[in-house]
Amino acid sequence: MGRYLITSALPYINGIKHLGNLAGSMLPADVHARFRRMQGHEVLFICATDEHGTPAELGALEAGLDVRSYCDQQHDLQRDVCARFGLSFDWFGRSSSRQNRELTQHFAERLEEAGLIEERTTPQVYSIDDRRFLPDRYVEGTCPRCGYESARGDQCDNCGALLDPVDLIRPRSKISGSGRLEVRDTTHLFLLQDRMAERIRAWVDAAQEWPPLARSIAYKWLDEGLQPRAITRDLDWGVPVTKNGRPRPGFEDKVFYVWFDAPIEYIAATAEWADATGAEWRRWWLMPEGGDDVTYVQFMGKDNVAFHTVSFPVTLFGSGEPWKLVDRLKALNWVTWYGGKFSTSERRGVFMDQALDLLPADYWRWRLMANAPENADSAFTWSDFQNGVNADLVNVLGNFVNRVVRFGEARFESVVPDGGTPGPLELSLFEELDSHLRALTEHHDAMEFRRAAAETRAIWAAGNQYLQRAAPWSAIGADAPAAACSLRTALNLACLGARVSAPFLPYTARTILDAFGVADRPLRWPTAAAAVLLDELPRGQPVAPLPLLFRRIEDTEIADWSARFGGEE
RNA sequence: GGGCCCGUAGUUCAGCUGGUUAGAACACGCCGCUCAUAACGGUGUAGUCGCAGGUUCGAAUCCUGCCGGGCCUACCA
Repeated sequence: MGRYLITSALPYINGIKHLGNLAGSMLPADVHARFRRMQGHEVLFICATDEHGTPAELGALEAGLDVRSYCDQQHDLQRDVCARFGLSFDWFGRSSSRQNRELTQHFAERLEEAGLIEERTTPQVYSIDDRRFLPDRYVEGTCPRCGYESARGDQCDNCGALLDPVDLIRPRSKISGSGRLEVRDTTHLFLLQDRMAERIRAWVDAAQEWPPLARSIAYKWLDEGLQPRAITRDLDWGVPVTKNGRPRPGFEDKVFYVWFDAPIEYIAATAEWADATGAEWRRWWLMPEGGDDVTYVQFMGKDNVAFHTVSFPVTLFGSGEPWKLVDRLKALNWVTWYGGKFSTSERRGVFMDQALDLLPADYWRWRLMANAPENADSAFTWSDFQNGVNADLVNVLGNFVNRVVRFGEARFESVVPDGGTPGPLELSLFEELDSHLRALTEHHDAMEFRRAAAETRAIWAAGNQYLQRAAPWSAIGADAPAAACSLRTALNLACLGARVSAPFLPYTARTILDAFGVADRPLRWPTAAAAVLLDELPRGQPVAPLPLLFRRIEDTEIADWSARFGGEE
């Protein structure tokens, strides 16, 4: 058995994430982690909140809290909603942890020893009334090209022009609206990424199995030439800048840039986990200490690819230490919301907590993964969601399990019946399932979620198909043993359908398997031949009554939700 | 501006390195079943594969141009 280190891109601390964030990284990572655990691999699934940066400071300000308390509160909210969504992190850490502070400082100092750090002084917009430096996009003004009045300092949303904050006409702070801005010189640490370009390129060249999206983004950056990149900021909230373990002179009021410390949190969160559980984290992250037999899989949205394929590897390689780098990388596109993006800041779309108020996690998990944005952005619409849930979960899986159980109650006293032997119908079912199982395992292995979902569904559908052909309700009068064999096979098939659905539908799978008295925890991924799998339940074993697994989503609900959340006018 | 991706049945999508009548799911029609949440099964209708050229014995598949949509472009994370 192998060892899998799985990370999901870190959700930013501000606010509970929307379904787009969930579908783009945390959820596919969870499905994969569950699959690998079921296969019996040793899995460490890591996520964390990304807590530093300007938005966190501003969020705290708005909430009337100090930044630490604000992050404490937001972290707890996110951890709770992730847990309720069934995201099975082995550890959900915080980039503001002591461990991350220490590792971030460690990396920076190592990079400096390697000659990859340089102090540079650059002009930066300073807001006198906000008493802070402003990131480019926190400066607003009139676009010099098209005259749009709310252009941001980095780009005009109206005409698309790439801007510098000083280009803006009548610039003002996006935070306070104040126009009292000035340009001040400020000194920052720059990471000389350009010196690592060849190393990174060779590494990307070798990463043949990355998805095209990831490779093309990485190559684009490399082809344009890696630039030295500022890795510190003029902020209060973040990892303090040190030199030889002491506050770095001239940097007392500065911290590391959030994008420098955030990926390091993957490692630090592992250290948090280790400290909390008494485990050892180096065997996951340092090549000589066990990392060389770890398969490291990263999940992220497409916006994050450059940081994972270029920036973070520069940090790791540049340290000169034998850190583990990503082996397999899954980059997803966006789930879109009625022609636009989900937006946390504008509260556009459905958020994880709201989703759970409407329906249990498995409904969302299924639809988001069956329609995962793998090759392109995929649209979330209420009617799609309704249709997908009703057709797949209610009609196919829920109905199949229900009719099998109910028939067993009516005719076999809710016991796995003995008697009868498989005939031609069963043999052809075995053959079909062997092929489905092979394909399904391959799709999970390749992290192709839509295909895996479609194959999972095909297994459920095979159940309804089989039942219809076997028609034990007709056979039972004339040939009781044949009916017994049919029901036994169908009961086992319901179990199998539940088992293979577990990565997508962890709650439902457990509910079904508990009712059938299946005891293995954690669940095993089926590897045996279908002929064996469909006769696993001990004959005579009782089957507990099962309530309906899924309820139909009604048109009236869709109308109501559309009105409440927008979209589908 | 530069780069990348996408445009295939009403809808969401498969179609790898070009090769018999272009596939699936959903929706829709018809038939069947009654164990089941009017769910299930069978079957059928449905596509000039964005447009225009080109290469080829042969292109949805390769090349060029155009149209339409999306994404990335380094100080939001």
